[in-house]
Amino acid sequence: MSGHESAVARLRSEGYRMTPQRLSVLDIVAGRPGHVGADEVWNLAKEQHPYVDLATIYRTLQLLKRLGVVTEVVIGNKLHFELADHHNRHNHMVCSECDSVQTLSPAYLAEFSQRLQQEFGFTPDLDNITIGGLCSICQPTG
Amino acid sequence: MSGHESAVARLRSEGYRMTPQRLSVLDIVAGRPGHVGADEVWNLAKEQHPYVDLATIYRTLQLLKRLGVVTEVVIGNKLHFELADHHNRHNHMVCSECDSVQTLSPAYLAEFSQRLQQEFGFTPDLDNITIGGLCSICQPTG
DNA sequence: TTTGCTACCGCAAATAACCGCAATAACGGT
DNA sequence: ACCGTTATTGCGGTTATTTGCGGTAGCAAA
Repeated sequence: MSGHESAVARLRSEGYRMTPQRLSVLDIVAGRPGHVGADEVWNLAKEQHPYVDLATIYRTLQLLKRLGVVTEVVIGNKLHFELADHHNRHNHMVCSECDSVQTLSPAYLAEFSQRLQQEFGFTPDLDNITIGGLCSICQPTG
Repeated sequence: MSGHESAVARLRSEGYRMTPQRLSVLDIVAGRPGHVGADEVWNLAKEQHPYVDLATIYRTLQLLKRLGVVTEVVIGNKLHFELADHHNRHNHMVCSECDSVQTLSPAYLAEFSQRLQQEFGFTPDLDNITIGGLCSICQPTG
């Protein structure tokens, strides 16, 4: 609903332009509490701009991700996106069996991340890390 | 070149069958030091079995993954596979800028994994975890 | 206001991964 | 060696995502 100014400024400062399509995508992702699938963004965007192409949606989402405006969550074999809230960062644990999603405090990743940085000079993209595995319900019996 | 016996036995014991196509895929993945892309496996497999379908390659790789015979590495937006060496487990760090790959001892993930298990009952799929980020060379300047 | 540069868009086609189904072929039992 | 069961294959889609291209339009300088 608000706070798009910084995103617009971010685009401008890097030579990108704020277009109606991009604003629409930004509004849609920002206007949802959780994460949205690319197809869902497309359907909603078409209500405002009937001719937007799905490719534009994908390109915009990738751009916003690169700029740190949104983060990407891999669920099953689909990409979902949510507004990057730097005051409330979190990661996701996705169950490969039932596709359920739990959020995870980045504190769990902090130490791990620091070691990679120190020992390998490798900077993990913490904001976009999704942990796959089995949730407590889907644990193998036995 | 060798050591397929255990994989074959593994298949048999679970009611699967060993077919020429599957043996071919196994040979190809086993015969490489590093990881192979699905398309690469396909091209090599066609040399032995000109009519193998790509879908068969994918199904076989998924099967071998499920059986713990191979592990999957996500590089860029492609899947790669390598023989699972249980005496030399490792994870991967993939640079999102240059797609370079470094291996990582699972020891780095052990403590993290245990915490997720204990506190959330979530079992991360460690064998298939790939860490994205920026390698030491591709760090942003400044 | 015109002009030039180039980011951006829509469209179509490519790519990567996967699925359903009818035909085929493994493999255990005879 | 033959049979029957059924796992597996090849084929022809389908889905999710990305890319190439030709035209359009935003923006800055003249």
